[in-house]
Amino acid sequence: MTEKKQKKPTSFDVARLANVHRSAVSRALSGKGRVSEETRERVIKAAQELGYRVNYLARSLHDQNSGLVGIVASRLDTPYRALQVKIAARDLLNKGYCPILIVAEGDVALSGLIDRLLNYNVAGMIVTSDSPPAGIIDECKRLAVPVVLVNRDVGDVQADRVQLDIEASGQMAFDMLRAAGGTRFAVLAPREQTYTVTGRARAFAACCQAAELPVTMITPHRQNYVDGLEAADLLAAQDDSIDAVFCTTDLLALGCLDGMRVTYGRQIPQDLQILGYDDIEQAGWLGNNLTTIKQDAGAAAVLAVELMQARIEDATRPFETATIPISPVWRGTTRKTAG
Amino acid sequence: MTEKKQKKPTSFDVARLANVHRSAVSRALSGKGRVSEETRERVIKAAQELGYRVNYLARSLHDQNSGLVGIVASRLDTPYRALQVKIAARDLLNKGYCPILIVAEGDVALSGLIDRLLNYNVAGMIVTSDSPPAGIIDECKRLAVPVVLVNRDVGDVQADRVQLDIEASGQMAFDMLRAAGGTRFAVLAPREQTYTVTGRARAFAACCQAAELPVTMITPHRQNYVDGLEAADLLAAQDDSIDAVFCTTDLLALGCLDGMRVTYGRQIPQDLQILGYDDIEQAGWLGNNLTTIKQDAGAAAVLAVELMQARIEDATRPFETATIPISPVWRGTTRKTAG
DNA sequence: TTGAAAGCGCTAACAG
DNA sequence: CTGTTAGCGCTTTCAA
Repeated sequence: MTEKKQKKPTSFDVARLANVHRSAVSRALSGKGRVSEETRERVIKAAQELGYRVNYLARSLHDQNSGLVGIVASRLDTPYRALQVKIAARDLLNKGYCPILIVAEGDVALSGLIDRLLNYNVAGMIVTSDSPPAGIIDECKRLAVPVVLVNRDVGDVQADRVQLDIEASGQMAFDMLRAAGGTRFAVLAPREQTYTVTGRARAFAACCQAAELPVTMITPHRQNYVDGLEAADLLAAQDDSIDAVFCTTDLLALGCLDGMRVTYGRQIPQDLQILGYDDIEQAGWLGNNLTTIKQDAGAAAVLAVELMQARIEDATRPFETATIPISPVWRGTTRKTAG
Repeated sequence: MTEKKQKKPTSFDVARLANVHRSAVSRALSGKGRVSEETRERVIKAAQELGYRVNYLARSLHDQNSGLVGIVASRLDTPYRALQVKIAARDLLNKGYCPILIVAEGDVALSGLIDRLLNYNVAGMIVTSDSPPAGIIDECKRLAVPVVLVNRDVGDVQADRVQLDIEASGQMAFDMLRAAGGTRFAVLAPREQTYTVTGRARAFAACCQAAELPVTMITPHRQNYVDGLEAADLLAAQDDSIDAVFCTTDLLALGCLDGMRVTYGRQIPQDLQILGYDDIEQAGWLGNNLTTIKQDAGAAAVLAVELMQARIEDATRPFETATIPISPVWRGTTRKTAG
């Protein structure tokens, strides 16, 4: 208890105190080999006394498995992503892994960070960052590190994926707005390309065209709230026959809603119907009451973890793509408000 | 390139290929010892050829420093916390550490998870979880693992801290509401105790009492949006002479705002002035336009990392408490709207 | 059941 | 400048 160098106790210290060999300590504590009840007890007692804890790092050196897993995520300060990461991390933790969080914002040298993950010998990684560098994914494959891509399109890389059905998403949006009585459509397609967001905008437009209904593409810069505000400006500048707009993320939708309502004094849904996508918590807030399409963040995270684990256990299994469930959530920004 | 066992190359493999000794590889790659230009080149070339990367885990075994740092956070799906964790993680990454994310939700055996962190030999940890188990902090101290507590009150444990000034917060809230013309106050004090939230509610009430102005305590269950809604119900049930309410978090404020406005048809700020705390992104959204007190999440995160690093470098330095900057943000839920 | 010994991958102190 | 050597803390054969 002296305040000095307090070196952490090692299995050797425990062994000495319990009067056995280090290997006995290992066996007793891991429960892997046969040990007599008596030594087991002595070891456990000694370990407790010393406050000994196994050094996983040393252990991993031996059995080639660190138990560390990387979560590579961008836009962590965004409600949807935060929830997704939280659930993935929790799930990983429950399964005995230890998640390392890599935040990938903007152009910060992502590949350097992923490199670092590789240096830590991660057992796998879950990538839910925008535009992960494709080269890195190859590198992971080369090193036999399982990677699961969440809603990301990385060239034609072979990997396990958890994805939205883009076509179904566009179709569902179209069906919802149509069912709510929309006739002249607009869709928000951010200029900054993102696989799923841009994709569903395109799919939605395709549905409109197939039905020979007019659709206008509005292109805000990115996919956040402020971009929704920008979209409102663009929308207001259009001829106002547009009566229904599919905002490809809830953040866009909420910005657009506020912009149209507060800045331009439009009545929603009377003058214009708005549909979002994601069903983030804020969509359900009373003041917003946004009709949207729920993308199940929890399910996506859990699926990702499952896929990763499956590949860790069997590196040769065929690549799999799991689909994230989606469902309509009717609220107050459309004229139709119930199933 | 064959699809077989692909064991990861070790420094030994590189050494063999470059025709030098393993230690030369280490020296060349770490840039720590003197190496001739020629060998350095050969080593680097060989390393690249093999796709070799240093195994940090093995290295850490030698120099007793894993470079791993724990971030223990609860309520990660909350805007303020998500932002804080994002910035802390990014900062850690920039400084060469690798953050392990522990999500501490509810009663999930937190101490087991922190134990795991210790097993991974983390260089330090940043705790921004609600009610971290005090025992664990002691354990960290015993093992000489630096811990910095962010806005947490853990008994009288000695540790580095990053904290809000609770008294100043209550005072600022009071001053703002008073300056905006409030005369009969209410304050939201969640029943689920949280050091800072409960604390500033108390401090605010004290200011009212000191000024001999009436103040009503409203006690919603927790501190989220839905609890704000609950608070609105409680508030509406009061006699309606209350003209200004300090909601101790923005989430509470936003819920209360929506509840009063949507459910009870009150005009804000005419009928009631509302003040939040935190300045989360949503507070600034046009439809909310919440007057609040900004708690600088970025600054808090950066301070935490700094404190942790300082202690890693010098374990004997005196414990320090850094204060998170706060500032008024006037928006539309108070009658006064500018500085 | 238990002890001995080898080895995981890397680094640093020490010779040469 | 470079090779040798001795660990870091743990696990796992292999004998005894």
